[in-house]
Amino acid sequence: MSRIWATETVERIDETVEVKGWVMSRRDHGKLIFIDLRDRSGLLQVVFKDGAGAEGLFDKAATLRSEFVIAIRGKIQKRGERQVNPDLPTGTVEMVAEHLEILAEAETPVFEIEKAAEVGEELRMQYRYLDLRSDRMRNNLEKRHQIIQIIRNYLDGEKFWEVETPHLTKGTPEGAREYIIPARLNPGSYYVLPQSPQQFKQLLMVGGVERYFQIARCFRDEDTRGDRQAEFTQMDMEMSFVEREDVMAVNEALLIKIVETLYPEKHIQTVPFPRISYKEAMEKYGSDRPDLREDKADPNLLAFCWVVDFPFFEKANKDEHHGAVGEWTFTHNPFSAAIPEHREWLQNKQNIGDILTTQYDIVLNGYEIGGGSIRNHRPEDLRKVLEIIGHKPESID
RNA sequence: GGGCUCGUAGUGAAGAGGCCUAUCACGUCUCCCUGUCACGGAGAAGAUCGCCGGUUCGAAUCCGGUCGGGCCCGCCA
Repeated sequence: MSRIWATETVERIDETVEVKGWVMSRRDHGKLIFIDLRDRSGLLQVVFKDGAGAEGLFDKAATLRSEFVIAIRGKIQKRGERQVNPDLPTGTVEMVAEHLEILAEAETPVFEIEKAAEVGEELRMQYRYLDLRSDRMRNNLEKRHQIIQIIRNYLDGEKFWEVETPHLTKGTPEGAREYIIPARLNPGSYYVLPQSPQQFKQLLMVGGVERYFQIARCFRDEDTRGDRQAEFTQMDMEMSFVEREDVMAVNEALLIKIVETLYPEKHIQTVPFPRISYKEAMEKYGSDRPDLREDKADPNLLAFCWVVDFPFFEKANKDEHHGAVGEWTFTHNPFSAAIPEHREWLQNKQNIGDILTTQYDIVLNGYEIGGGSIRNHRPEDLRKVLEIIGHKPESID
């Protein structure tokens, strides 16, 4: 007989089946013991009755403790009308135990699984295997998996190819600080972990792949912040022969599909997503990641918006970040294209502060969740950008 | 690199000079209980208040140091 999931028992009434999992709670009524068994699918109530089942079964059940790993065989029966628990997916059924095997005993958990959310993060990390047993973490992992499946299916349908790019690579001079790894074969030299697959995906475009995506791990050796981590995963993509609007359309459709498929209880405030210029966002909301929700108390409201028309350049200030050496520096990155209407300004190096970039961000409820741009494929424009940020023309090549 | 905070039973919190022999909830242990589902009832154990030093008649409480955690600024193409 093969083992079934806890939640599959609702379709197996009057059958004798086997379930395996963890003891979530034991309710001992003297001559009646209830065990809540938890597996990846959910919970199942198991009943042990004194005098019923195999020899010694009831006494064995009395020894069960939280987080023991067990296998139980028994008959699935419908609960009596007054015993139904409407809060449980399996609340209409229960298993009457006939056989119990303890696969592994467990020490008393350092924290209660159901209360993991209240426990300090450090302790949860130290006992990660306990934390992972919580509903919250299981749901997070499941949702993450499902989102990735939707991305893969959707982009496959849009003719994208999924390509894995290297992690052991060479440093790039721009951007976030990179992690370095000593190279055993070349003492004194180092590999660098990519802060994003940027270089590689552009190679793929030049190489004719045309549409690429990757569930990409990125590494940034910067100080952490509440919403920022040293390593994280992003959905990374690149398309050839398209305009900014084409890329935005693919991503907007993908985001809507994810919400509609996995979060049917959520409501997207405005479709198509509103587009707001950087200037308007700063003037009306005082932020380049505006929270457009009409009711911020509604937990099911999703207000997506695109922020576009960022200025390409800004006056370089005292902290000289981005490696700027002159009067001007770039706001996002130097490899984006200016919007078509401003190419001439770029070529003439006029109205520098007014030149807009094709860079765009996607914002959800006040959080920046992604962004991109049209890359600049014109060498003469790239030269001008580098000149504007202070590189001497003869040093550029 | 800078700033601000918090360390008290297994967990989460309360206590802010003497009321502390340190309180509460959950968890743990023992006994009772045939319908619970965060079961219930009765009882019990469990903390040198992060560590070191100082002030004081007296320190969980005030001061200094130290270690550990968290948050923020810088930084994050």
